[in-house]
Amino acid sequence: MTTRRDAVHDTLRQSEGFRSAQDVYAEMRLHGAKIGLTTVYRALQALADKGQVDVLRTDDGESVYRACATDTHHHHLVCRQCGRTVEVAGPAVERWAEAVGSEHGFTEITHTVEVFGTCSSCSTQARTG
Amino acid sequence: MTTRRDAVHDTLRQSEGFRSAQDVYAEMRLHGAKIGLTTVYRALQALADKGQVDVLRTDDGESVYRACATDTHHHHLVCRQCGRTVEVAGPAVERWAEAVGSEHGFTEITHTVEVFGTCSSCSTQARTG
DNA sequence: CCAGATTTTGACAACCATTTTCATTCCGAC
DNA sequence: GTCGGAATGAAAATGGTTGTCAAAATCTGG
Repeated sequence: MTTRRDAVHDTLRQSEGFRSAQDVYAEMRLHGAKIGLTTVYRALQALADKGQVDVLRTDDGESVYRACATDTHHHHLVCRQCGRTVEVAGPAVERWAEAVGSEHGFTEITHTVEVFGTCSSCSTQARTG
Repeated sequence: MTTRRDAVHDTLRQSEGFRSAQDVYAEMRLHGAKIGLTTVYRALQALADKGQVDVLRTDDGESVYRACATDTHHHHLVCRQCGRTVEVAGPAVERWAEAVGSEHGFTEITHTVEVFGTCSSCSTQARTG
């Protein structure tokens, strides 16, 4: 039965940005879903393992998840105010990482790249308010 | 009294790669240092705030620290076997991050970039052993 | 439809890195 | 010497995450 997992996945899809397991749990409960925290964690892990959601770590060590549109390799441009996230491709970065790695004799190169900023709406609000 | 902080900094400098607070603490105790875990955490935070050590998060959420040679902005190429770390500059990546950000109307762009791989010694050992 | 095997679920407890608390120690100022 | 503020560290608290285990749901063959 993947009903719960689907429900978690759906909840995640309704969000613009990255959400923590606790967030997802709270939101599902708010919407009347009958689900336990443990199950949310398990569903999230399962989805992450299957590559159906992306995971990253907040500065304070919390794992946050996001259901991304593309299932191909990509990176994220995240607004540090509202969390709005844009998926970006970066062929240049991929090549750079490979080059840097082999240059120093490293093999099996992987990399993590995340870009943070303040999105236009948030910077407008900041100016206005 | 920055004696403790210096001691922590020194311990970090003697390490090739990134070390966790607990690692640093254990190492210092091994070498006979009389210091508490709390102080190690505080020293590490202070050093990180001052930009004298670099911090990053392990996959399992642990904070790891490293005393880097350059105090200018740089990234890391980390061996996922032995932890050996090479500091790398990446002007191309800096430009790319800026471009991606402004392209989507984001301002105050920052980024995190880490490259992981298997270093030559470790891959040799893997073949040999 | 039923009994038994298997999987999923979730309340609760355990974990563990990190932080907070707070009493003590240290050190310079006077 | 001693007053005051900063540093220290043992112990307790915090909080996200994971493990436990029994109950519930689902599947299986009869």
